[in-house]
Amino acid sequence: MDHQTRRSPAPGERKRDPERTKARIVEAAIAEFGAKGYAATRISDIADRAGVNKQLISYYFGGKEGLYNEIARAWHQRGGEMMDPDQPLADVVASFVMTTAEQRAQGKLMVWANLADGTPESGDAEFMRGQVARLAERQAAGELPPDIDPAFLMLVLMAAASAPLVLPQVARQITGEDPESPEFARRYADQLARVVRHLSGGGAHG
Amino acid sequence: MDHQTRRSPAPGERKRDPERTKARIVEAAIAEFGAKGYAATRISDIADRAGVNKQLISYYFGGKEGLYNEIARAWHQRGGEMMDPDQPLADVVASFVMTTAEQRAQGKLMVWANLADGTPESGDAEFMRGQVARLAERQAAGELPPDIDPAFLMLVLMAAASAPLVLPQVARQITGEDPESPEFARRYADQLARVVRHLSGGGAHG
DNA sequence: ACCACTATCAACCCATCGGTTGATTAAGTC
DNA sequence: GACTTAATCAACCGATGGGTTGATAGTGGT
Repeated sequence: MDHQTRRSPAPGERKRDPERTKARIVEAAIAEFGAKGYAATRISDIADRAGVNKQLISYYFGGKEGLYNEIARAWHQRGGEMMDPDQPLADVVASFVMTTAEQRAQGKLMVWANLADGTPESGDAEFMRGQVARLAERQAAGELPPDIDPAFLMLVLMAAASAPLVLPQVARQITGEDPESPEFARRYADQLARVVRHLSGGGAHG
Repeated sequence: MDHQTRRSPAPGERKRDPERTKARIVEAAIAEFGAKGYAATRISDIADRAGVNKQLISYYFGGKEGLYNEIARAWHQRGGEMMDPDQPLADVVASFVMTTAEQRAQGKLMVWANLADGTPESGDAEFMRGQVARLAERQAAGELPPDIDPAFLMLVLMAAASAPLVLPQVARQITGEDPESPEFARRYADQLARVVRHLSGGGAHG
């Protein structure tokens, strides 16, 4: 039960430090929003987890909604760095799985946003299209079967990659293992990579 | 904007009809819970949509939580009927996609439940295992590659099949089409079936 | 016609929650 | 070291929303 329990600055640290405070709030908010979703999250819970007075959320971010938007914006901004076009697709997908596993709360946050009706479009359409274009290149290069629309394949892969995030209960029931554990992530990444390889190579490994 | 707008019983209908009322409430609740998730749903919205006084939700179901549990229970109970083991896997998956497309709210409800920390396990583990066992049979019969764990493949397929439900915004950004439309469901089902066929036949169709 | 009972509703109640206010104290500045 | 400004907090406020209460009106039985 100790998610970074480090309130009341260690002796020698600054007593007042807006950057540190803001960072703590953001971190706590990601955890809370990710775990429960926007509506179910109490700003007092965020404040408690951050070890800080709840008023500071208004002070620094303009309230619950402002804080949420800030997080979404940051995520959205820094989102476009993964996915190296030079790696084999199987590896790209596997590393995507590992990334989401390391930042479960962040990933779940994105899914919450997708799921809720009436949330402002949160992803980056430009980025998505770019990824699809790369899939199309792979297809043209013969790395993928020609009868599959790259856009839809992209969707399939994204959904599949986020399975341990999105369907943890189903995952547990199916496999009997803990979908939040790092080992699970590794195994799942490996298995998904195999699936992709079967697609790429028509059954051949390598 | 008319989602079954039929309050105030048509002339000739019974004025009081507990079954009808309960059914309306359940139907409205599925829609509301599915759209916004449990926490963000207002019981007054459910009542309004059902064309009924909000107190009846307490009267018949013991409040918001009772209503939710009732729905989850019913879903869980009637869940295990799909998935014919005699069809080819590609067709099974495709029809699963179509089913979720027809009952978006129901499906989203299940995903909400999966996503939220601290929701009681909602799926039927027994059923899941059964499905995995069938996948294993298919694998033994040579219909699936031997180097993939059937349990994980099951998870991949379920996640992929629910992509239009779970990631509608991503779907829209990637494809430029409306992921809620029936045409989209058809196309997606078709494409996913192709992917599965590539897995099954190592690239061969039929 | 009367009665008992159940379904339904409008109005109210109160806990919760996000936000605000005003005071307090640490950090710079000259 | 006085003074200013920024950071932090405890206490309060208003709105929202789930639940409850008490009254009313269909409905079926006699």
